[in-house]
Amino acid sequence: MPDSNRARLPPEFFARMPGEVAPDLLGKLITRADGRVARLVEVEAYAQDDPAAHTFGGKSQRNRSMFGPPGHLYVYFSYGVHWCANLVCGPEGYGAGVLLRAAEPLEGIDIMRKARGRDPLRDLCSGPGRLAQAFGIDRALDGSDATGTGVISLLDDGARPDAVIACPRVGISKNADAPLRFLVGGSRYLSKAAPRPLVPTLTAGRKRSQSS
DNA sequence: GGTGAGATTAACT
DNA sequence: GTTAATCTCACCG
Repeated sequence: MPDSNRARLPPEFFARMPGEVAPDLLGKLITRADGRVARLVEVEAYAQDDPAAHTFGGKSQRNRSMFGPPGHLYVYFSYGVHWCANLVCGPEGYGAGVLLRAAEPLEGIDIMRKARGRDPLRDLCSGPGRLAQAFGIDRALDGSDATGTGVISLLDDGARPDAVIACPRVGISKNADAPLRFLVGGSRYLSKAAPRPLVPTLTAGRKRSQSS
């Protein structure tokens, strides 16, 4: 697998509104320096003026990373149990980001299995908490740069998802109708089955799927 | 196979 | 004291 085809996503990629960055992130690779690689198939956008965003109420000790430079990580502890990873978007000083919800494991899979304590490929990165755990992302990486030579980085290998679907986000109560969750239609590695396909034509010629 | 409640920390009312 | 950008396991069918 040639690394020569992989280009690191630059800060400029993230220096846009999260609603633009989020769909562009689908199909990109998230990597850890130890060889773990996965392709993003599901993300959610959170702008600062969005009541559902952690930054809606202004800067705090917890969310300060999201006001930092674009392309850095915002990592927070959710439900007292799980770590969740975001990529900071927009200009520095604007609190916004994209939540990484699910990915397709590609390389370093044994490391992910060990980190997760589970074997099935579909159980490794199919959810925000799972993805973070599979990549060993926790508080130590909050605020770290994902556009340089740090532990975590985002790469573009030229692949483009077949179909990008927008639908309402998961697990929120405010502004719950906004279609700011973006996913790759038909992927088997989503955090949950896509609700109602918003692109009906995609389901017409479905391919035979294998169950586990 | 599908649904429902518990786990457990930090920020905010 | 309550809520939260969730996951897992128990239990029902």
